[in-house]
Amino acid sequence: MATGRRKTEPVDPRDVPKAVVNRLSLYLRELQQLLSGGHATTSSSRLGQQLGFTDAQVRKDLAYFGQFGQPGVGYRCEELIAAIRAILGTDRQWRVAMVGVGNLGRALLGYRGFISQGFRVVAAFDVDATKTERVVEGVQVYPLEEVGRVVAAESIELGLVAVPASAAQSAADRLVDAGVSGILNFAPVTLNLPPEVSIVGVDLATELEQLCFSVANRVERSTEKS
Amino acid sequence: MATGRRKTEPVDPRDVPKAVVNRLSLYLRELQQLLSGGHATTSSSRLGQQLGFTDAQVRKDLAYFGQFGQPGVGYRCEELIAAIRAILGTDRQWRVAMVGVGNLGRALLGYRGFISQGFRVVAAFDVDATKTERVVEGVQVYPLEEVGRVVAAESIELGLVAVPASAAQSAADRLVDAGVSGILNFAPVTLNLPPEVSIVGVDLATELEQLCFSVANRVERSTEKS
DNA sequence: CCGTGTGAAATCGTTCACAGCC
DNA sequence: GGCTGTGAACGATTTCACACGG
Repeated sequence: MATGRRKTEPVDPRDVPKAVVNRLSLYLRELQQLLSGGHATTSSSRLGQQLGFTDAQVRKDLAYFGQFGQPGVGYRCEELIAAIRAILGTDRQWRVAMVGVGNLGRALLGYRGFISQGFRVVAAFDVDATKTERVVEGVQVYPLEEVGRVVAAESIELGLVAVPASAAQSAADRLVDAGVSGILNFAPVTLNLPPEVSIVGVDLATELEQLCFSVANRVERSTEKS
Repeated sequence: MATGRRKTEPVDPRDVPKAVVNRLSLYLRELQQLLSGGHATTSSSRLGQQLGFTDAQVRKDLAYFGQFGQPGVGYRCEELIAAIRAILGTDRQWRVAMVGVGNLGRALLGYRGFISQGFRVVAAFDVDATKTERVVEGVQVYPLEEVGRVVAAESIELGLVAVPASAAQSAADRLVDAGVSGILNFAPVTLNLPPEVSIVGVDLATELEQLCFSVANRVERSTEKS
């Protein structure tokens, strides 16, 4: 009803497969590279080829959300980038808090690529009193007890958990009590949180194990000829 | 032929779904916690509940690889841990190299949880001459040109790429030329490598975007009544 | 009685193939 | 001619339901 030229309605984003949203991020990354490499347009087959997907997959993925291409031409990079950003929700700034300013937390704070993409870390927390009341990588570090106050005061919506496994659940609980809507968890534990809070987990050990499995079970090179 | 009591043969590990292997890592993590919490055995329903999967899913996943439980009893944690380790290939030490000793690379080197799980970082590399010829977090840092020599000399099998996006492809190429079998890539680019090399990518921006999407499209709390 | 292992059924995601448009 | 958008076919994964074992 809003746009009159649409043939099919986009589906409810809530029942888009997780895998599709994942690929959307990859399309975005690739499109940004293409654009800065001087390409103004691309096609589903080119995009797919560079990422290892079929052209049909690329088109189907985008079809969940609307129509973005021109038959006979392809996709205008700039346009599609804006569209994917809007879909993912990264067309605005998200205010983020980091819990845990140890080795990993500090590195993530200093990591270019966070802020560039629409996320701004505006506060950090740690239990260790020797790390608090300081500014690390441009971010003020508060004692853990202040999560409630600061999250509210700074309108923080997302939390990053980079504490040891044993402290992760209680850190996450604090963030949730303070009102964040989503948590990116780097600790190697499964968090138990109310269903209205979104969780994404990144476990380095797990990733290494996946790699390991695939290396250990890869086709032996001497078995294959050509 | 090895064990006589098996009803069905495990399938070729190469055609186990990727998602199954991912969950295997989670089972392992949970089992280790259970064990260190004093639980000697568990069941598919308990394991599933703690991770958010169904009991049938847990049993089906394990069934790809053999039979590990006892009807009426469940799974002996210690036994299942050993079995999963063997499946993943982490029942032995893997020798690993880190390329890129910037913010992220240094943090990962110092990150407990890598070495504990059967991986040992035995060398690091960087282009920046001010960072080389030193020992960082207990690991010798070499100039990038020495990848070939050191990977061979140290029998390194896996490479971690923690360099900026623009340097990632050439860093990966060097590792592959030197003979590594798998690469864990932290740079936000898709690597183009020969198919016999396994690749796992971890992109922080991508993970944040997934979180973002799920938060932006979660059920509005005020919309729902009961 | 509880819990595993596993075919069969149901669900979900991907690929095919082609109509329509530039 | 090339490329998108999309229903239909296909393939893969998840869930169901139950026989069998401790």
